[in-house]
Amino acid sequence: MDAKSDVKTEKGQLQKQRRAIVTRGELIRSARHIFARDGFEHARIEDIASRARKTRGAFYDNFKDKEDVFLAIFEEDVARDLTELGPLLLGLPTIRERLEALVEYLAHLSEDLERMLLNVEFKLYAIRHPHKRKRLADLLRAMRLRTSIPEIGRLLPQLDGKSNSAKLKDCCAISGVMDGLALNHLFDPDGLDSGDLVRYLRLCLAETIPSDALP
Amino acid sequence: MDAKSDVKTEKGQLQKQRRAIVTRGELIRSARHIFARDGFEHARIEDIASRARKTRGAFYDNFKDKEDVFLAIFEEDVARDLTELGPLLLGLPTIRERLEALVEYLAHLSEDLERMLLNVEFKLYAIRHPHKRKRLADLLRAMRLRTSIPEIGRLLPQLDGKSNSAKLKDCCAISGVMDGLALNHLFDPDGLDSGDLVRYLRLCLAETIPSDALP
Amino acid sequence: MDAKSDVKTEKGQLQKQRRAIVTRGELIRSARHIFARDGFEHARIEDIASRARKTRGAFYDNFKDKEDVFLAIFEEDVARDLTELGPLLLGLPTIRERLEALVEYLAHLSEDLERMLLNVEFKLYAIRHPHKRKRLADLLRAMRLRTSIPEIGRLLPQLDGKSNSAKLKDCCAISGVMDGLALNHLFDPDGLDSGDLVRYLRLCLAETIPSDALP
Amino acid sequence: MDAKSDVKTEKGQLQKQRRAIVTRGELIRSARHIFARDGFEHARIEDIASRARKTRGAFYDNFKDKEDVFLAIFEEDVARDLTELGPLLLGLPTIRERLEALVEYLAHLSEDLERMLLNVEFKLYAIRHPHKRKRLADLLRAMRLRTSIPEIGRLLPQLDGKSNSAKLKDCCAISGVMDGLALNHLFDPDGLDSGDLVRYLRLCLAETIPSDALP
DNA sequence: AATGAATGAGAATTCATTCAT
DNA sequence: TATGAATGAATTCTCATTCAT
Repeated sequence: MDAKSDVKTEKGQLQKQRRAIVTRGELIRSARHIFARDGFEHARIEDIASRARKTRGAFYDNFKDKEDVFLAIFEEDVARDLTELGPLLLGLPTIRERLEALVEYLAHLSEDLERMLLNVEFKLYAIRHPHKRKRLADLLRAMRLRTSIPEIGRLLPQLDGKSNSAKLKDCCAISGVMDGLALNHLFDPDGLDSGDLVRYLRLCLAETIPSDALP
Repeated sequence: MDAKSDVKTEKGQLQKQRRAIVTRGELIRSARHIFARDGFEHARIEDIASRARKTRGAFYDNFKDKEDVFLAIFEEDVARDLTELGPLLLGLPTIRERLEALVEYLAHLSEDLERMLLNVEFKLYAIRHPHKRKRLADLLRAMRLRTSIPEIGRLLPQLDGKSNSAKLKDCCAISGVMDGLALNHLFDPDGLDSGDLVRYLRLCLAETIPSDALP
Repeated sequence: MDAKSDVKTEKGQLQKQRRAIVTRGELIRSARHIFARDGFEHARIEDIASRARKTRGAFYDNFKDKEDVFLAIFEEDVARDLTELGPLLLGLPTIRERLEALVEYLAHLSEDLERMLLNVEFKLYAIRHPHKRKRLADLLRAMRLRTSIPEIGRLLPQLDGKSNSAKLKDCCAISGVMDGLALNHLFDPDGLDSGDLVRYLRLCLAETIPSDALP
Repeated sequence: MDAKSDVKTEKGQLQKQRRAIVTRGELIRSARHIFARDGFEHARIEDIASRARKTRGAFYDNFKDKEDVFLAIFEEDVARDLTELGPLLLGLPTIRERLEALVEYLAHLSEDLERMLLNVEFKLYAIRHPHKRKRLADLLRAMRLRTSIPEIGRLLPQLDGKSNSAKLKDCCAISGVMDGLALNHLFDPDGLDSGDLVRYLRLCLAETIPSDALP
């Protein structure tokens, strides 16, 4: 093997790696859609693969099984929120702006109905798989403690009276409200339209993080 | 065939009918548990039947298919709320008491976690079966209009300013909050304990049906 | 339910049980053939089922999986030898006749090539599944200790000098010779024909149970 | 292209070829182990390749398919015996020594349990692939006729009374005894230990090639 | 020569549902 | 009414094999 062929080989390897990552990404993207549409149990690997213009075999090259993609999506979502939320809040000067940005972020999130359905699906899955439940709940909690909570704590000193545990409760409650409102909006869009969803969410947020706590 | 044997036969028929009703009830009871535990897709007819100490055959004598029991449970739940809530509210003299009773009823309901899981499961099911979605959403809405809403309307005249549509929105929102809080309590019982669940629910109810609306 | 219907029901149950047993028997019978023809790994449930004029579903009603039938066949075989060999030997008056009958039985057995292939298949399976190996080896050994060995011991007192362990060794060796001769006969029927098989077997038996040990 | 680069290229080609031969050898070595451990059907190309620290691709550069390596191993084994046995026997002066050396060789062979398992596996494979069976059986027979048999014939003139066909039968029978004893030793090592294996083999050899045939 | 992504055929297994009794 | 044997469709998952690099 001379240097040239080494380079050639290395290039080839790089391209392969890149392609592998792309494929994995496409499969995850596709899986998000299928899981949201059909639910975890009813989702077919075949559908996930073919929506990504791949075969079932390619799926199994990238994931151990259905659960594996499912949890990969969950972890990806948690990580994305983590990396988006921090800079977003820190980039703003006043506390009021920061709070408003958080509310905005959550309102925006709650309008991504695919994501909301996945959340419900994840939590049901965790509830029905007690072994994994704790690991998943801890994952989410760790993310909350690392980002939103400290931010809120630092940004809203007047909330510092609340213990970490109380802040976690708030997070859980807000998550709950978001999940539930989205679910019921999808169930009866005429009864609770997309605007209502955000309005009620703000209402509940205002209750949990009282606006009169602001200076 | 003499009269005697006729009587005997009639008695037998009655007993059979009674037994049939009992069996059906036991199967529904069992199905509630299995659906809540495993979800609609994952639930097995075999499990439902055997939990009721019956066989698959008995199941199919009572229900057309899996969806049939599932919807029967939903309808039963809706009907139960309908028959319980009316008398409960009307039986109380003052408006404050009535409102408090409603809140109490909802708080109590939200602690029946099996029921809450079933609610989530129903709504997901409806969302994923667009044909049936409308029928199911309408069923629930009809129930709301026939019971809680009029009651609230009559009982809480100061809310009459709200249009029927606004009241429906409130109902949907409250449902959502209940569903979501219960789901998240089950997902992370340490993060949001059962007491928190009721507390946050009251908080949201207070927001939606503002206490200062009370005399 | 009157007595008549009880009787009717009971009859029905009996018939069902009978049919179930028949089906199971047919499936085992079919499985013997397919396993001998294709080997454990290559054998397809589909082939086993359809040869018994049943569907794959019926197969899974009767057996947990492929391994389950496989071991059922093994146990059936061991049990059959156990029930056949005892009476056969005890029914004969002289020692020489008894020994000859044993040799005859083994010679006859070794001509059932399907059975011989299954034996090889079982032992390979056991060797490759260390967890089950001991259980299977013990099963066979227990059978040997309970039947042939005591018979031989009682019938051929002049062999009593041999310890139980030595007699087991003899059994294992004879099994080995039978397995190996049958395998090589099937591999090269021109090199070692079916008559040779029995002749060599007798030769080895004579060596292991020396004829001069006879009175 | 000057002479120098030609030389370089030639050197490269040679190295490549050498490497190719090495790789092939490593793959065969690995395949022996995997086939003996898992059997032909259950053996995975992936396992064979990775045990040789190669990838599946390298495997397919060296062999057409799974059957190809399998038969390559068989042929290699046959050839090895062929090249080892001749000189071994011819190198010894007396007939008794030669016979003893043959017995020794077989006894030693029968202790290579991996090889013994492969033998069983080959023969099963041949039995189950009738088209190839004859070719494989003939291969083995040709080897026997070319080496052991003539040698034995020449070396053991007192056996010359036996026809070639009878000698072949003896070979098949001895093969069978070896295969079967090894199989049963592996199946129940406590029942038939490794020493017993050799002892019984010698016993059977003595029977087939009677010691009283020796001068 | 070697790599490993991708394919696709093939098999196991599960379960809702039917039906004869 | 109730039973449970039997069916068969639907899916998951595994792997030998190909192929572009």
